Amino acid sequence: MKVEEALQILKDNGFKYTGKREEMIRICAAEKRYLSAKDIMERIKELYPTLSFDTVYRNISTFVELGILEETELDGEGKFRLACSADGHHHHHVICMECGKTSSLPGCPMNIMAAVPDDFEVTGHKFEVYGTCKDCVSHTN
Amino acid sequence: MKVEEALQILKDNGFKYTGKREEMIRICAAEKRYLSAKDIMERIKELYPTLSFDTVYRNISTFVELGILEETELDGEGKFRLACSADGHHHHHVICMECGKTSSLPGCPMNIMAAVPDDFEVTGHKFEVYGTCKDCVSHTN
DNA sequence: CCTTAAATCGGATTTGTTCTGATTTGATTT
DNA sequence: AAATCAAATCAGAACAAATCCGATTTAAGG
Repeated sequence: MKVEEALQILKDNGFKYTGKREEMIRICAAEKRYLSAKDIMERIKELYPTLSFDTVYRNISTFVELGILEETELDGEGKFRLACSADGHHHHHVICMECGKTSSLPGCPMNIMAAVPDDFEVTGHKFEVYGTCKDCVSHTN
Repeated sequence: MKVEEALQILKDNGFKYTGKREEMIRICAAEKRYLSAKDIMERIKELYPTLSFDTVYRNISTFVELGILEETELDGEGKFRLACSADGHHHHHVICMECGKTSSLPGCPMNIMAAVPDDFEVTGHKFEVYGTCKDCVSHTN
């Protein structure tokens, strides 16, 4: 997803344009990486030093609801990245536990796994591979 | 895993036997279901009405470290169940988002997925299917 | 028993997140 | 361009899950 697309989605859904929202989206678009609310706060401080964390959290929820951001939960913290599954085909990620960097995995195990027990109505699934990316292995940062 | 096994693991690793620990394990062994720390607290209140949540949390961590409990995170909360992957072969679960009930899935997608990008050192993975179990669908409780 | 390290208690603290009420701002209407 | 109004933001309070802390109790081995 691109920044312009995301802004269009906001507009189409009757949300107002604000520089803060655009900047939040830009920050997420800048890296193929899961960011925490805190990460976003840090990065946005340069442009909007007084932005309150309420605004960050509220906008994040809006973005997630609109499918602009994808969410996961690592180490008891919500982490977010610009939606990419929306673009093309549904897929999953390898995620670096150090820095949040992601890389796409081809395909989805739901297609190939044997059927789910029929006493469950499936509403979703999560497949994530965890690891350490090359950068984080070498630098041990 | 059985209660006796779990107690043996504790002993083998130099942890003391306490009735509270045994009861916590019994509670988890009683259901094929993920429980939150709060759930465990509630259930243990019958036998040990004054148990402090510090003890519950600390023991849970110990159990997870020793492989007695398996952990996942749902709705921003840690959830725990008696380890079962340890018993036989590695596998995954369907989890009811209402009540935490689980059912085993055959196999693991890691076996059949194409290779992970080689700029990641894989340290783990998570594959969970979410849904609503028959009971929770019908009762809408 | 005695001793000692481990376990527990109870409450304070921390952390991530959400809520609240007052204020500001973007978009629309006059 | 000014007025209007709902939406967005602010600042801090409130919240929930989890952890930390010093004091007390207890299990296990000598």
